Amino acid sequence: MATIYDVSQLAGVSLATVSRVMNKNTNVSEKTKQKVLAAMAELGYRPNTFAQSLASNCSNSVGVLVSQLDGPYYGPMMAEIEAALRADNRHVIIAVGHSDAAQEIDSVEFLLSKGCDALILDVEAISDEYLIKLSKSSTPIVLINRYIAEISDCCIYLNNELGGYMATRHLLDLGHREIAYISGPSKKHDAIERLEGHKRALAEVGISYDPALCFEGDYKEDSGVDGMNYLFSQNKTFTAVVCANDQMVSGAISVCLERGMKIPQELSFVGYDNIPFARYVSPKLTTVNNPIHEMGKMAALWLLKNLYKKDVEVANVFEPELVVRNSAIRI
Amino acid sequence: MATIYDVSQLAGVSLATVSRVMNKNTNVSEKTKQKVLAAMAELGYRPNTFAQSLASNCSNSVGVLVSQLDGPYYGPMMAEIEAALRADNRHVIIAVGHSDAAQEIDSVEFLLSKGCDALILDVEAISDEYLIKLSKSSTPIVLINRYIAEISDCCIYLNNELGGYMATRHLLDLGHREIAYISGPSKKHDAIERLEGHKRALAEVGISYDPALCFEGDYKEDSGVDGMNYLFSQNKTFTAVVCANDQMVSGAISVCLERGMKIPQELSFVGYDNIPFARYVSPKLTTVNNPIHEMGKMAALWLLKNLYKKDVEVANVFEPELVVRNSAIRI
DNA sequence: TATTTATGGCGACTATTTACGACGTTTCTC
DNA sequence: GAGAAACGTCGTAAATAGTCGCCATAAATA
Repeated sequence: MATIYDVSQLAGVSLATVSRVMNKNTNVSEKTKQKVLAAMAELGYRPNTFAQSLASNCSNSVGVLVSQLDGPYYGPMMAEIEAALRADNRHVIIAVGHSDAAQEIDSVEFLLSKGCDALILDVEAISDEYLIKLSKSSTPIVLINRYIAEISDCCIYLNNELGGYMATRHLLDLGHREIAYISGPSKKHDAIERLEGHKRALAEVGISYDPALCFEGDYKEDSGVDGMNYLFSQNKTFTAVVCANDQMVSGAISVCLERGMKIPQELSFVGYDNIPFARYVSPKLTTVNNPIHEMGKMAALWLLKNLYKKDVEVANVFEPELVVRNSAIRI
Repeated sequence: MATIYDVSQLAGVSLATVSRVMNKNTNVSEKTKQKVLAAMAELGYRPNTFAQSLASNCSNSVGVLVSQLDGPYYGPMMAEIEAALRADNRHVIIAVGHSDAAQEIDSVEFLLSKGCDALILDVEAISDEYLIKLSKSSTPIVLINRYIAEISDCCIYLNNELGGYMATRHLLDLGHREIAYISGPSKKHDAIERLEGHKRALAEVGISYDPALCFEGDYKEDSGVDGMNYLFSQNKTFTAVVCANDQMVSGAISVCLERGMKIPQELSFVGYDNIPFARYVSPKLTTVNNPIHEMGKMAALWLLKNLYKKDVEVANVFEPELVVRNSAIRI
């Protein structure tokens, strides 16, 4: 493999000049530049990334830590992050935290040890303190789906409370008054916030929140199944169910269909996230849009702006939007 | 940050000895080893990845190129690759090819320029010739979902023809004789092979393949919708539809349900891939299992064995399996 | 002539790997 | 029992391929 030395020899210039051409920062005459470029082309020269990183202490890589890679949720986010960073010739290194504090910390250390310039984190179990401390170290971090007041500048998040409110409000507007809720895990921030929104909507019309009509799931399809079975076992009446994500709706609806119920005629459902499949299941899901791909893109842009000094606009907080389809009807 | 030099000073040994302790390959006396380890701990020493890569010409990184990151298909694969490589302290760099030859080649070059030790490729548009040439270069590659005879050793693939055969055979066994087919794009290898299997199954029972009952989709939900509308417009009778993947089944079924049809009573469906959602849509899909996560894992193990010299077992070819659920019934 | 611009040259620097060789101890052979 | 070979252990120094900054110098411009 040709080195920068070979290029300088062939072009008849010094090492410094070759470096100047590559990093296009200082003045080089057009003629010299062309000579160097020609030499590079002739030799098929590629700068050695390892040496560049060593000398500049910059790897042009960003570590992305997510809870999981399978499932419908993180793919779109990763896609946007990859695209935005790739367009600026940076690469992304992935790691998985499995929503477990020890594994998440381990993953952060792993990414750091690999020399990432920055980290994009979608973590659930790591404590605020750890993240605050981490953000003060030399490696910048961006948090997706999480708000920590002390480091709010590097947080990209959705107004989950509002989303939870919108879901329930929609059902109330359709005349529903007995509304069950299948929640996400109570240790996850977004699950708590969505439930808060649900409660606020109920309170707004003077309905008191009934814990017996609430089941705590884990965001997976199976817990939608469990939740539905639990709700039916309560011997309480309800005309609608809000689920804290679309996957649990899908599990919940499958239980109803197996019992021969007609959806949405006998029971209305509202989901959350608007995952791609929400449009193709039957009935098509009424759900709250979670602009996860936009947040991924924004996290990448944040780094481009703050770390790599590109001139781009960034936003921190995103608003949910209700997507009305066919799974919830007027009572 | 402490360097290897600091460690050697504190431990009172040479640089080489510290390096030997880290790489535990050559003989170091237990006493010396302990001294070095103690010095490392005291200094909180972390080897500099960039310098390691420069000196050893090995980055411990593997580039993974897939067609897309969103969608239900690649997540499980990436998850397995990440887990297997991570367990051996290697990291994965991702890139997206968008099923386009120019972009795929660009992505390969990109990953190569980033100093990957090896590449895992799930590419559709790149030519066999390019891949054969690439495999002869110094960077090893592994191909997922593709078979090229000349470099069969580094191909990890599914017997797609057999899967296509199984899908149609299942319907034939249930008594169906008029079977429509919604295919994947005719330029994709797996789509062609699956269709071949379909034809073989038909031929086996003496049914001639009718092109009018076949629609070419693009593997996305919407083309399942288009395919179904096309089939209904043909004024031909059919009692079952095979789709070349589950996403198209989902689109196709949604058309039928909107027309008020009962599925599977009026029309049977068989899909392909067994994506997670296949279990939760209604009716639950009868489909052909595509062990994509196992293939991902195998690709990683292949590298562990052939590149990083770990002692593991690898398999190249995977067999599909029919998963019988509720979307296809006896006629 | 003074000032700016372009370029060369040199060396410091980055943190590690690795080939080679040195040194001392053990073991084997005659 | 002595000399030689083998071996384990460890250090030295070269190599890795760039970046970066300083200074000197030459050419172009004002």
